[in-house]
Amino acid sequence: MAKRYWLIKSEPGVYSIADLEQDGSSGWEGVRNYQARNSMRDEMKEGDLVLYYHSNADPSGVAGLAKVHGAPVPDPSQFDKKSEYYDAGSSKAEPRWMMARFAFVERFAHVVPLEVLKADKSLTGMALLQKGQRLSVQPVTAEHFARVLELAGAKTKP
DNA sequence: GCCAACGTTGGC
DNA sequence: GCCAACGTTGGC
Repeated sequence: MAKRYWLIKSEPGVYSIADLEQDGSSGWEGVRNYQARNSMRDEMKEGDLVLYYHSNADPSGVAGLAKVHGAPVPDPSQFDKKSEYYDAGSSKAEPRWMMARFAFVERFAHVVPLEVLKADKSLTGMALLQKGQRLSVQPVTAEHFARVLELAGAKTKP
């Protein structure tokens, strides 16, 4: 099976690449989109590399790299009545929301802004760049992934 | 802050 | 199953 690549979005005001660097690893709580959940639950494998995208940022763009850390686990916030992500329709026996966990890999020296990604011809077709797409967890092709690392001057190799 | 685009919900 | 209403995402 070929190695897979991903992109995850986070608002830096909520949880930035610097926060992940400080924490070392983190569970990706609060995703309530089925497509994103399915990617995390069924397709992400330990060690897969993940572009870390800052949304609603100045500038928005790819800020660093993470990797999938261990197997998916139930998102604890779905059982927490005080959480905004509480889901009364989920049970511990059959959790509805599974989350991936991510470990810090690298923080880029400079964010690669969305504008730069859009202007790069070799990134044509990348899901992130499609109009209106909002998916917070999405697959990235090996070619696009390698190109983003190149634009970032990343230390990590794909 | 605005608003286009999207996913989800619920009435029918 | 259709689709209007609503809430959210996220660029600008």
